[in-house]
Amino acid sequence: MEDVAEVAGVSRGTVSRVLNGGHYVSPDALTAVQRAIRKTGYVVNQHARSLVTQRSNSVAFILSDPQDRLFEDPNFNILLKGCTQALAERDITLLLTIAGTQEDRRRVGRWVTAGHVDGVLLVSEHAGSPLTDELRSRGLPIVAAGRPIGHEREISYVAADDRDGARQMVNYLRSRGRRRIGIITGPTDTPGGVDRLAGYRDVIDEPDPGLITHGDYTQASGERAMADLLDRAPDLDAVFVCSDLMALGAISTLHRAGKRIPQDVAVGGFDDSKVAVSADPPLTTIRQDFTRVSTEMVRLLLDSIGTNTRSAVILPTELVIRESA
Amino acid sequence: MEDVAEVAGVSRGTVSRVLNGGHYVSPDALTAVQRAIRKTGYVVNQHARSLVTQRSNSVAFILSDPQDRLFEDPNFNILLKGCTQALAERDITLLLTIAGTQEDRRRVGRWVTAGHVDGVLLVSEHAGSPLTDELRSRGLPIVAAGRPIGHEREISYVAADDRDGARQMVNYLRSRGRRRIGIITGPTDTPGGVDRLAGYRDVIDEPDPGLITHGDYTQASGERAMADLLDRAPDLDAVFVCSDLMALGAISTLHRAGKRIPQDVAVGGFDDSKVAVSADPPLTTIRQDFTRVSTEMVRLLLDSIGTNTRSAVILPTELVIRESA
DNA sequence: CTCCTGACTGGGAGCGCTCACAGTTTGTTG
DNA sequence: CAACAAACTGTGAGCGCTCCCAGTCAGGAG
Repeated sequence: MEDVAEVAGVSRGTVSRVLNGGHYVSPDALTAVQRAIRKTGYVVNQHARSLVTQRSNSVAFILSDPQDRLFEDPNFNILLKGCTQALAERDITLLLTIAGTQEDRRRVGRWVTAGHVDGVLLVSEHAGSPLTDELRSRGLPIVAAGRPIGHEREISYVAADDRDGARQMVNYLRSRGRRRIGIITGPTDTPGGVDRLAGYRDVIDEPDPGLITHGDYTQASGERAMADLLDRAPDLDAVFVCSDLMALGAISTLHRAGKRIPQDVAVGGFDDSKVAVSADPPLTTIRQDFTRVSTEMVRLLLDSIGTNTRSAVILPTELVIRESA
Repeated sequence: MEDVAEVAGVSRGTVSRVLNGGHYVSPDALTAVQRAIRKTGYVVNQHARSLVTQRSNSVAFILSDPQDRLFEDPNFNILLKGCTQALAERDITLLLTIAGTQEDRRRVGRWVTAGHVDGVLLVSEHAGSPLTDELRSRGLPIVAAGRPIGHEREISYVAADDRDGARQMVNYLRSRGRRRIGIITGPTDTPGGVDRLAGYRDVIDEPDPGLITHGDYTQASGERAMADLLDRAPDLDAVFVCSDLMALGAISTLHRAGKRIPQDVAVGGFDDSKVAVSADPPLTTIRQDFTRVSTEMVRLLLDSIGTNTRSAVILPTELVIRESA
């Protein structure tokens, strides 16, 4: 930096000012410094800068899932990619962290609060993750993906409108004349599990308990849950499966049971992921835009880093009609 | 740190020594400092440390793919997850970076060489990525995933034995009596595209050009390539598809063409990814262990950060027999 | 007893920045 | 024309560490 200053014929202070927005710098000095920077190939030392500003210009992307299952989830991939890109645009570094085990979480908790990052993007499958409290207690800005059950008033989050999406799907199935509509939910400790079921209940009052069953978002669990449902309610004429991946499983169970889709049983999914299109038949589903979720998360986080505010963003979901229902 | 020193009744220097291995520290001082650290909740400021040591204790994971296609690739996910975990074990931070566009690459090149990271894990689909030269010229330790075509002697890499895997598959197909064996390769500017074809040629001398076609690792390209192959060589009795995802596409084309698998056409894949098991019929394929690749990459990188050595690791591949062949 | 060596300790210097402050110049106002 | 504000510039201090060097102290060799 001293070199740049010398080449440009100014002082360190002026170079620093140029680097930080160029306020209170004369046009002459500005161009001289810019030229000197190019000539010397100078690039700031982020560590030195962080040392004095107490800001690291980086955020952590923390994946806190006991099973590490999320890494196989296409939604997660879109989220990660979206965040990476949104942050890169603002010259902020993304530190990727996995905190699967209890010990991981402790380590990450310490690490994060050591000032290594300015904020946290938290992606965790289950509610009440111990990390949430840990991070919150340090006053570090956090934005969660999905509604953080039990912490809605405490930490910011961005979520798709699960409940409304479910309502849309069930309403649609009803509008097509289906009367015995089953549901395969996600885990009941995830917002997707809870809220989509709530949406189902919003439309169908006093639903037959035999029409409700649970999966864990995996294809295999969809197969099992569908078999279970078929067992308990052989007369069902539609099923709302709360993830596309599970819907794939449900479809194969239905095929095996000799049911035609959608003639005998209509199938609705959730996510509108890649697989929905290539399913057989192509899946009618609810779209949630994870790219949008990621950009909103980044926006929220950067906002709250400056201002320390808290807010929630609920993004709309949309019915996508294909052939399965 | 000064606080810790005071609480422990020693000097900054001694605290620093404890923090960095505890050499030349008396047992009394050691325990006193450790207690003081716990009591004060002290944690080192990585920026200050990096400022003086010129080491950041972090490495960049650079995804350099024009199409961003890799983010949808299950192999890539395993790689990323493996690297994250392997690095976390050694308390090294992983910075995730996407360098899709030319401008991205320029930005990343500058950023990386500014001393933000101690090394680079490079994952790029195509050979001759301009980033490779850029990074290499700065003398930064790099380890690539897959053989970096044209740079084999210059940068370290970890790769599965593509060529041998292909040989195993084609040999197996031959051993089952198949004589008209087609191949759907990956892009010809990727090591997987080149080397697996080479393996095929190793086994089949003077192959019928009509039996060779290319895809781009996507499912859709597998469908197209299979149709193309069926067109040019209606009598083929086996096909080696150079990725499981493409194999899925090939299978659906074969189904549509009324071919039975494996009776009419045997299908072999490559990767042994998740989808191989759930394919219909389950896919005979070549396993490459990406978790192993990632741990080897991390090992190689950390070695070369200290020593500045270069090396290559080729990991064995293995035939996994299921029902499609 | 002197000398040396090795274990250990404290403190100054400095890593490369930003920030606050004092100082200079220019333009504007009463 | 004095007084003042606004635009701009340079410099010292200090962010929290590590490294180096000078020093102390014990124990063993000569």
